[in-house]
Amino acid sequence: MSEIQSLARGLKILNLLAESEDSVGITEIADYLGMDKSSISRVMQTLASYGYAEQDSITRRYRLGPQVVVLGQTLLERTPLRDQARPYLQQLVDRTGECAHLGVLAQGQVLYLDQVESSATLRVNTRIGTLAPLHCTALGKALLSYAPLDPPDQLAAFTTRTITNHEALRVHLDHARRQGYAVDDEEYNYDVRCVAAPVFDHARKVVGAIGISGPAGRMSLERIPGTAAIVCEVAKALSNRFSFRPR
Amino acid sequence: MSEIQSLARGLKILNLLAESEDSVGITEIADYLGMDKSSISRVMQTLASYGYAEQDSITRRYRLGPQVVVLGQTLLERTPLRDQARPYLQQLVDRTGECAHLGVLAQGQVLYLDQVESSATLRVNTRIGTLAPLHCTALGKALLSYAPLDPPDQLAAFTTRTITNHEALRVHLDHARRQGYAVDDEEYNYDVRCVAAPVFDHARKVVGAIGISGPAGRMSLERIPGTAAIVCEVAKALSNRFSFRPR
DNA sequence: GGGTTTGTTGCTCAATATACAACCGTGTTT
DNA sequence: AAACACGGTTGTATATTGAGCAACAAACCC
Repeated sequence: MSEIQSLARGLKILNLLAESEDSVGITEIADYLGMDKSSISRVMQTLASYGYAEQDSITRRYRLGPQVVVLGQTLLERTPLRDQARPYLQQLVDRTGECAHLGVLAQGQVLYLDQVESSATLRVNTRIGTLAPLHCTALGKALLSYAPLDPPDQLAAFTTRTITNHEALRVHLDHARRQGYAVDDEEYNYDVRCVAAPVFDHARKVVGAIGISGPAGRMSLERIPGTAAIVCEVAKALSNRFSFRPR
Repeated sequence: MSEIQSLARGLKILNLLAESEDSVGITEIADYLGMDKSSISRVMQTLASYGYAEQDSITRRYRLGPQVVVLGQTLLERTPLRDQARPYLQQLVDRTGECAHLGVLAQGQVLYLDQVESSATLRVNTRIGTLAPLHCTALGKALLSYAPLDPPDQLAAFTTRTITNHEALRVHLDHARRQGYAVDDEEYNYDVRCVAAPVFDHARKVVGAIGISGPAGRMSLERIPGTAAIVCEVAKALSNRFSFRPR
């Protein structure tokens, strides 16, 4: 598969700008890509002229430009799953008291498309637009358990509980598939447990997953089966909106 | 100013994908850019491999990819003005009963960065991430009245009330600057009136504008001065958060 | 004020993106 | 049902174009 190099460079730079907390200088980018700064300078001028990057008027360094907001919001608003899922996320929050999330598969990761916050003082907050690994999040595992997709080669460890062994993950996913929901037991963040279930469309294809996240104290292991039942029920109701028919 | 053509092509295509309601075929894109479809095919593969575009598995047509959401949300969350403005927008809604918006200058247009909805049954709803012209929106005119920026060459007409004459616009903006707020009197959408005021930073530079929008019935011309006073007051309060000092 | 760092511009040459054409898979038409 | 039309993908040669070098400009820091 041939790719347009100069376009790829531009996109890589956009990703870099997104990953960098602060603005980025042209020399840093050149080092990062192993290119000359003059080349990068021209790339940045192009990105800037289309609004994808923006140059700070005093520091002359670059950051993301407003056009990425235009694109991002356009796609968000255009995703039917998001609108459809909203009331079901709300239902999850009402019935469990924990924050609810909607995630989809994107680039081999989970992309958080929506969140409904709970009213609890201590609560889990995951920004919309965040990417997270598949193998250690409840949403990710829910997606993985039904998606025709191989888990990534390297299973990075985030806590001591993260599953880093491929065989163990396979067994874990099989189990999740059989029970209809996936659990993240402090595998990504300490003190956070999550439960999620997949959402299917009319063709029995996974289109996303919804789930809840809460502090480990409230989300005790004994409470998991009960909340999991709620998550499964709501996920099924959402699937039905896509005329999903279980076999 | 030299620009990287192949990168520019890719960005143009992203813009096209955003503008098209539905997914777009490769041939359409090729026609649009006056290029061969084989070239576009490769461009799309590149965009897709970085998650900026996505190919529909059945129709094989393209739409925006998840990565644009990642970038967009990243920038939104990173914009301090947005966090700062939130409570002030809320205050506008509470005190006027109309929807409140935050806008910034982007690419010679107004970019809507945030919205707080009112509880009225009939209300104005402008999506976050929308771009609108400067010369016929209250936010746009508020920005224009203080920004060191020329209005666009062509002043497009959206209603019969849109100001399409440069000299008339200059006079109008002078007036807006003197009174401290700008009004859109059904100049962009029929039955919608808006009032907005600029927000300044410590260097007395315009960083954005906040305002309210409502149906022409409730937003009667007699009511405008009263609501404008509120908008100005709140905008000033927000400016103060940026240690703005009036001269 | 000189030295250092950072971003921009001119210019040349080789890499690379483009168009042509052939190919392949779908859906449509008669 | 077979042929056809349509849309997307791949191979390849050539000419465009973008990369690097080097000089330049501007800001920053001792």
